[in-house]
Amino acid sequence: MQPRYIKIKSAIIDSIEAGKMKPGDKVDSENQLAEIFKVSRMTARRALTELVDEGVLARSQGLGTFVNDHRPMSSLLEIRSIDDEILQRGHTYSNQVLTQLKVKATSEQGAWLDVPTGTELFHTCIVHYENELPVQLEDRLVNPQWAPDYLTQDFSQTTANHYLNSVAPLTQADHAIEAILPTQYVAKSLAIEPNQPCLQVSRRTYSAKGIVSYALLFHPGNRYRIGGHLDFSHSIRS
Amino acid sequence: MQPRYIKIKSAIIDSIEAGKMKPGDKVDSENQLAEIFKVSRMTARRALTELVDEGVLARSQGLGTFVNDHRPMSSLLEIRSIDDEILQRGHTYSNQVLTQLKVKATSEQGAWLDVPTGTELFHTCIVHYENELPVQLEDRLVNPQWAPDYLTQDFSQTTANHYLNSVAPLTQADHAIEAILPTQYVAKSLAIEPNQPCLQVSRRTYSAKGIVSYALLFHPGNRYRIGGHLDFSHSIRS
DNA sequence: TGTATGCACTTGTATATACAAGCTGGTTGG
DNA sequence: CCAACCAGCTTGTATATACAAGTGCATACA
Repeated sequence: MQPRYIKIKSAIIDSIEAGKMKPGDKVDSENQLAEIFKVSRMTARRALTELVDEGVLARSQGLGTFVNDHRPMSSLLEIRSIDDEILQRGHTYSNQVLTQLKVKATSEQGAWLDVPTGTELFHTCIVHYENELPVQLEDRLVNPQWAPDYLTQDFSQTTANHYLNSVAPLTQADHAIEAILPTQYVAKSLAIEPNQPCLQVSRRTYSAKGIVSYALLFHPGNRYRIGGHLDFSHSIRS
Repeated sequence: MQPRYIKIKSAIIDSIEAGKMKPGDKVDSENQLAEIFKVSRMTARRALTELVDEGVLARSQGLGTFVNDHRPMSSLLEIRSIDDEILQRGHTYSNQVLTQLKVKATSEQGAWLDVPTGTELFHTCIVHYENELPVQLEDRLVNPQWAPDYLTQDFSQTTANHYLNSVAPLTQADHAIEAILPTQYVAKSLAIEPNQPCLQVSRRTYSAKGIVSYALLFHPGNRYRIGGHLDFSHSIRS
């Protein structure tokens, strides 16, 4: 037997999907639902509360409960850590560290990490391979303040991503995805032709205290794509 | 004065962030919390329930409530409807319909929309302009079954995206993002050089009943990028 | 006319209580 | 020794009740 609050949720969702109620329409109040379904107000309330949590309804004190607008048609696209992704596909993962040293921030680099020009930064360039084929060049700048031991890590064992997340758990991130033509260095590192388009992901990660790292991730257009699957359905009938 | 269940939530989050409790650790039971904070079990329960909803804790009947693992370090990246995006930037949006007609599905197209080869489909090609500059070529196939009036729409008024979402609300979507070199047709439509890399987003959208549409969105690499900002912090102190 | 008060309705918070159902560990009986 | 059972913990569902607080409307008053 289904719990009663689930039945009420289903009934509300049904009447929305059947078109009986449109976005903006007022839903029966907690007391009305309680009477209609012969349950206590708290049980009716639970049904409404969960639908609000799921984004189906919206409430405001004193006014009532209303059918929500279609939630913004924004799709979410997942970007995962490269090694997890490759391993999950059942392929072999390996990498090669090209560069692992200290640098002094140029004005541009300083702006990215929000530090003064000339600040000492850590810089790594690592190529990631899927089945011996290069699929990502990771060009990363790290603020030593949040990850002082970054340079002494063995990145053949743990990825920069995982290490940084362990010492300074990320709280926010900025992303940008672009299509570019590779520089000579990028083309050589990824073993592609100079006129082969690349997918460039630039990612800036924040921990609680500040900007941890700025990474440029280059992917050969013919060997890599970013994918994702999304599910917006709100008919969760557990 | 803060509600009491908020105080309990804060206390739990604090002790997690202070390192007193690690992922996997057991949290005080509802009855224990009730006694500690001098509230009823239902109030303590509400604190736990909301933290479970937020992904901070996990519960199982008979066992107890536990601190959740750090949620998978997957980043989410937003893709919005092109016209909304342009308007929100304060720029002018316009478009031009290149193609709007019926076609018979090739075997490839049939596979994309999960219909037999030869099925009648709707096909549109629309160029979207930001400040008179082309930023997206939208090449879209639509299953007439879910949107029979698609061809008679005036897409200078409403975008395909918005129209489809109104007649067949989307419940799921697949995405793939790639960097490609444009075909001659794409380069001409977007007014770019043939060697200028393009960002290609292919998106397949589902409604409750089936696959509604398959779209290829081409963006000139030098005029468009996909961006997003994410926030993982779970210290939600409403 | 315009303002103020208060009532009726809504959601929000909080309590006390009851029983159902899942899990664990110990005790009991074969 | 092992299996069955049960007691005692946990979370899950459900009710009845109370008061607080936000909103809108109608009524009463100046």
